[in-house]
Amino acid sequence: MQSRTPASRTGRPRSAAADTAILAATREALVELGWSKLTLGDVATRAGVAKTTLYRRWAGKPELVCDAVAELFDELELPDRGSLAADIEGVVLQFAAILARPEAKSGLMAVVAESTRDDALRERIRTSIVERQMRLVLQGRARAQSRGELPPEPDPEESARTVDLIFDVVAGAVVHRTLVSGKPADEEWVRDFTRVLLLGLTSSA
Amino acid sequence: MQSRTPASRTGRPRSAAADTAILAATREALVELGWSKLTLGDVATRAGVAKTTLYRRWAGKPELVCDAVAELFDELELPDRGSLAADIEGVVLQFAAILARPEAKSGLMAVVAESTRDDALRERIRTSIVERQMRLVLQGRARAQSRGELPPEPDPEESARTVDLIFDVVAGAVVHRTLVSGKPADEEWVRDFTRVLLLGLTSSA
DNA sequence: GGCATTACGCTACGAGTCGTAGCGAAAGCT
DNA sequence: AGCTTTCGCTACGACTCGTAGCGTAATGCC
Repeated sequence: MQSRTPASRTGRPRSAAADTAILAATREALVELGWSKLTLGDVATRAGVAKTTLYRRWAGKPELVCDAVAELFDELELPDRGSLAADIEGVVLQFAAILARPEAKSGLMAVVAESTRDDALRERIRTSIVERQMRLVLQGRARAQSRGELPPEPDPEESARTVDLIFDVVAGAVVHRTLVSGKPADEEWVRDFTRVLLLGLTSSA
Repeated sequence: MQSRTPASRTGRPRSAAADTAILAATREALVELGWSKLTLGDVATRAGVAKTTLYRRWAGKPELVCDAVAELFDELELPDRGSLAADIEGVVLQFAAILARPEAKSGLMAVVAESTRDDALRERIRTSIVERQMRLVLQGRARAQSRGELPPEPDPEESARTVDLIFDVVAGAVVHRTLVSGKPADEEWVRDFTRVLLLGLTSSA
């Protein structure tokens, strides 16, 4: 996870199997115990490693859970469904399915909460979780522009602003629906959401 | 906070001053320490009460912080600015201003994270925080419909669905912008957001 | 093969927090 | 007065934290 790319090529290498076992054990503990009752000692036991090994690789609970949750978003992709609306509905449903899993629910929000007082953690979240989602927005937008469904954006600065805005609206709505309102972001909801996102409130039938 | 309305009218009454002092001390501790380092013992010391008094009134840290954060949203209101767009911009800016405060940042997300495994806490959040925000959406929607800016919704079930959707989009976007992306929801962003919400992505200039 | 270097498992430890119990005193009501 | 409930205080066992120290295992370099 933490790139030790060129440095330190001597000595016993770190067990890659331990990494995957620890991250899997972390998700398992998140499901069974939730964020607040999850302890690093328990995770170490589940993973079959010593507690000290855990502390050698991760600074603390937030960093560990961040990495464990980040892997959940690996499966996100943007299949070409032919139209911008269909593309949005597809990726939002994928995103909602991940957020519905208990390990994502209890882990993600807690890590974000911690990141409000920890800049390094915020950056870690950005690179390992947010950026992966942001790529889909960029991809979908480019595809829609090539289809002519969205107007091209000549100004790069305004373009970046728009992408940021869309991302916050889409991700924020799904997260809020799932975690705050506590209701499922099912197909019906996603259909309504996509219509509002594309056409706005004023054009609602 | 917890309505002891009809029961137990005998004996020494609970100090109302202690309640306000405890909640204020909780917010102060949230600012200085953040959620994870906040301890109930420290809050009790700041408030000038005994730790046992705290435990007699609140079940634990999540419930206490929930009540302390909820009071931050008391100041939310919906002044009539003449148009739906202006109303939205106004209330979103208020909401963003509250979320920008450190006690809201570190407290709100952590409590929501805890609520994913605690139904009673989720209900407490709903009644003390979410419902207060939801009222503004209902109010703004009714006002816009009476102005003719939004079409009337005859079906009550679909109407409720739409209100839920709007609420998740608005609140989710502001929260995500402020806490995940870590950028301010300033006037420029709110203007862009309102335009997308009302007109949709496809009509962007 | 031998050597330096790093990772690993294990144990133990001080520090800190948790939530509760028990007590005497204070502040209301009837 | 007497009754009832709350308050402040102290003390407590249980738990988690994060680290230190040690001997052992696994690699690269000579």
